[in-house]
Amino acid sequence: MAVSRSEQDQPRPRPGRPRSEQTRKAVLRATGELMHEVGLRVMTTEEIASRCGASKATIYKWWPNKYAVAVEAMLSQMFVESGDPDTGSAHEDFRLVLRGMMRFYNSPSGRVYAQIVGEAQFDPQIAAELNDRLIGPRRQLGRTILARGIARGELRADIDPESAIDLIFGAAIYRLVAGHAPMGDDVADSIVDLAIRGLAC
Amino acid sequence: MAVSRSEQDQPRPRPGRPRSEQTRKAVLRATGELMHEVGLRVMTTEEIASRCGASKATIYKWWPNKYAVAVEAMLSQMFVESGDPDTGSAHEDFRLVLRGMMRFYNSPSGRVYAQIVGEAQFDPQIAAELNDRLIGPRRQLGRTILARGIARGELRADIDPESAIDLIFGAAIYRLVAGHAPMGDDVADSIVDLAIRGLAC
Amino acid sequence: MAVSRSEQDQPRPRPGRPRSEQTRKAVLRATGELMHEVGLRVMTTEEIASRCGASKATIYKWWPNKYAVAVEAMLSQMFVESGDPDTGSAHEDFRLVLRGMMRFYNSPSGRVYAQIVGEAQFDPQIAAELNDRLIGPRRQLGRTILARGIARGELRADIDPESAIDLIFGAAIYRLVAGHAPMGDDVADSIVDLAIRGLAC
Amino acid sequence: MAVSRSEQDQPRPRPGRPRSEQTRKAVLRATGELMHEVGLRVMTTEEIASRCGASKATIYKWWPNKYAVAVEAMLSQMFVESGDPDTGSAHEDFRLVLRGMMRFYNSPSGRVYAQIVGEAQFDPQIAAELNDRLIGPRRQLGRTILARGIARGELRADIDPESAIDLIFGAAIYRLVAGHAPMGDDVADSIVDLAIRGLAC
DNA sequence: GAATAAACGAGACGGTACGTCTCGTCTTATG
DNA sequence: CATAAGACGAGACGTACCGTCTCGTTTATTC
Repeated sequence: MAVSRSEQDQPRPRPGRPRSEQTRKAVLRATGELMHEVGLRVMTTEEIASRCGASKATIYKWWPNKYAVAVEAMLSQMFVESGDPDTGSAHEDFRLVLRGMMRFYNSPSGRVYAQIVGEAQFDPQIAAELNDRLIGPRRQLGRTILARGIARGELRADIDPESAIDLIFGAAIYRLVAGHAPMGDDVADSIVDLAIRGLAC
Repeated sequence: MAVSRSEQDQPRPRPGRPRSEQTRKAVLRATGELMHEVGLRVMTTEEIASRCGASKATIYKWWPNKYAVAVEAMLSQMFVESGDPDTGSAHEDFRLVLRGMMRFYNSPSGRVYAQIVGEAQFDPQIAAELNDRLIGPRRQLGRTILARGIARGELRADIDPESAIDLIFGAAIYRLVAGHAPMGDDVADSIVDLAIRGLAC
Repeated sequence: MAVSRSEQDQPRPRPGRPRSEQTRKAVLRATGELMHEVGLRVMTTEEIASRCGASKATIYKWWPNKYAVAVEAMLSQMFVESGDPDTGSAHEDFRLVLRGMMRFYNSPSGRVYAQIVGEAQFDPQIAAELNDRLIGPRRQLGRTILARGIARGELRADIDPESAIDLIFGAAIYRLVAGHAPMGDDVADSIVDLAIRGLAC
Repeated sequence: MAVSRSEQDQPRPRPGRPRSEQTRKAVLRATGELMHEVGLRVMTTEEIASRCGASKATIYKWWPNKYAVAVEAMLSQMFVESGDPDTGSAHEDFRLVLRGMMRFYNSPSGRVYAQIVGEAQFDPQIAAELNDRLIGPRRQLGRTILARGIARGELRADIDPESAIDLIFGAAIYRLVAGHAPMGDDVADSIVDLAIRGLAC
């Protein structure tokens, strides 16, 4: 049993030349650069390939299109992804998380992120990837903070968690995609203040 | 002054053949059909042209690209645009407005609307058009409802109106573009309940 | 009646922008150059396009592939195509015609011609084009010379014309495609001498 | 000397795993099938490999490309290669040989053979292989028949043998590559009749 | 009622990215 | 070592759509 498990952990090499990890990283690095420099739409698969020394065929072998590469490139850049602050106060936790989100949306990556969201409106596959790997984890963090707040008696127990999360995060996404108003720490605080008042006991 | 105004109202005919109103309507009708049938991206200017009997050159003469046509086509289909309910209660007003928004987002047009939002992430011109003609008016309605609520002493006077509107509408946009959860009257009610509690005196 | 005929002679222009004769010539000129410089296989549609300022799409609109362009380019270069010598002697006529053929096969164009023949082995469309426009006319000339020779009593009347033409022209094609031996005026003369002896009364 | 000859005849086994004769045959068999089924151009090295269980690398190790494999596959299928009839009459000999050639050209293998000739127009290496292994031996047979005919006083002694062979075989190649007319025993006879009359004393 | 001016349908065009394909080389582990 | 499996770089392929252009035609105003 232990053996078979260790074999799973360190998978027995399949026959044939293994996928080049070096190429994979080079593609993601080049994509990460390009998507910031020229934007997701103008960036071409050809330019990614020529910049990182890979061939188009290799890219198309491992990703369905440039947008999927971009999602992965974005993820590989967000490894320091704002974690759970867990300050002991849901209000404070949400304040910090929303500030982090808005700072990210305001950063150069924010524009790229918005373009991924934009592309997801046309391609269900991108939408799924976006949800699984970018939006889902963030919402999960929201649920955790909510649950702690409820457990501490800080927030009401009868609220719909999904609606509550939409309330807080929705405002940030709204400003991101509509761009009708700027984002900043003050805005984050103001929104969280309103929302927490609605959620508090 | 009076003369110039009358000239604007009934513009003095310039020499040459005037623009065909019939063609304009045919283009919008064909675009409205197509964008629902195949989506904004797959829809081509060529197909719009061939479907309505216009020529590509004519379309490009009056609109910068197919997305601009789509925005106008969408507007021309939303003539029954949910007006101001003005029930005497901000809570009730927002409830009805958010229900209307979510119903629209759930309708076939909702998908097209989301695609316009998606395209706006890439094209500032579309973004501007989107803001001016679709998002702006809706937010204006939000401000009106808010102001009435404050004047009636129903809502606090010190709240930031923009944040308040983001709080309510943001949740709907969030679900539209991320698609992480369905929209319905119950969801609308639940969100407005939370938000109003945060906004109320 | 006369009017309708003159209208046929000068065909009423079809609606839409007419095909650009300038572009057509530029494509053929560039193809003619390229196929001599690098050969038929190495020559790419992209290079033709970039060299003559046309777009690939335009080339593919009017020709099915680069080989079809090459056939037409070759034809447009052979306008001075060796005509009918009509010396009054079939022997002499064939001698001059075969010398002309072998000189052509020995020229730079000969290599390209051989490549067209080569490509025709893979593509029935090229084969058809080759037969209609390059091989057919040459054989027709052979039939004419034969007929005159028979009429003059110079050649036997009971010979199969097709076999007779194959006998004379086949030797040249054979050397062209197999390249087992050089071609020259002396070889042409030697072959025609043998063949005419076989065909003569 | 004797040692080196014996080394050639029964080569001293080099270290390492020897080349698999079984694999070599499997490659040739698969190529022979494929080139008839889909043609030389459409046939891919990959498909040869997958069909016979070899790997592409192995094929490329022993042959420069798929056309070289095809030449060898064709040769291995022509083991019954029409030999020298040696009937005692050059006329009869050529008649039988040309009939054999035309039958071969008419067979399914004829199309593949034509494609090898076609490919040889682009690749000097294929051309060399074609000449050495397919065309050369046939011409050698022609020279033998010619020499016997001359020795017997059947044919003139002053004829150029190469031209004489071109005369006879060229007609067949011409029909093969141009495809302007069918081939058959009657055609072979007719051509040999004409040629022999030209060659006879 | 001509002359002028602009809109229009048709469709050719240059540009350019797309995603696919095949080639011939390479990098593994296995026999 | 030779081999199978298969990843890889290179680069042409033919397609598709974009937005512009060039025609001849139509429909209005202006002289």
